[in-house]
Amino acid sequence: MKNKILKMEFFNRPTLKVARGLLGKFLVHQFPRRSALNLRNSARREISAMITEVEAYIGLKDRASHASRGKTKRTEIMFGKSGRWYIYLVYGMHYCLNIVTEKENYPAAILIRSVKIGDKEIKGPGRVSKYFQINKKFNGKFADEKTGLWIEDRGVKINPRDIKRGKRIGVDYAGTWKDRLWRVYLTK
DNA sequence: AGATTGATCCAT
DNA sequence: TGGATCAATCTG
Repeated sequence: MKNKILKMEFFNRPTLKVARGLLGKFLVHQFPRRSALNLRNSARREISAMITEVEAYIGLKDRASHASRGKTKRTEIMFGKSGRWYIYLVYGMHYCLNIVTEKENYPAAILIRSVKIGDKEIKGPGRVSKYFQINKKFNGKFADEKTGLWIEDRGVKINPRDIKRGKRIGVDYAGTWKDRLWRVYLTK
């Protein structure tokens, strides 16, 4: 089957459904050609890996979500169109890569926490961003070929029995919202 | 367990 | 405008 880039319709749905759907899909970062001269011998460089763990952040009331403080310069992307990247620096060190979901004006996004390349798993959102060379320049851009960073279906079928869910990581400040089972991950 | 690190947000 | 906070990771 031909690799299929996920379009806005995929993300413009209930966030938990999208989150489960992202497991087994592939994150792809394709670098631009350096120059026309290099075209022949330089295959376009590409980093890709299968998504194995994500977390959902859903709505204004979710106190674990940045959007719970309302629309600000930083969070306005979460209120915008789905299928765009939401990227922020956390703890002054690590970039976190999120994809915006749901309809406009309903703030929601999914954090990509882990990916797998062959047998090697990259665990943790900071490590994922480092491996994929993510920085804030992608913030607010659509996840498509033009941006050079997207998610695609490579035909991997995921058995629902291989999906587990758990509490989100690092959100103990979020009151009762910390206990929502909005982290989903593959067990094999 | 403790250090690191800087953007963000809100109360002075 | 200052200071607490933070969707994490590394080292010991």
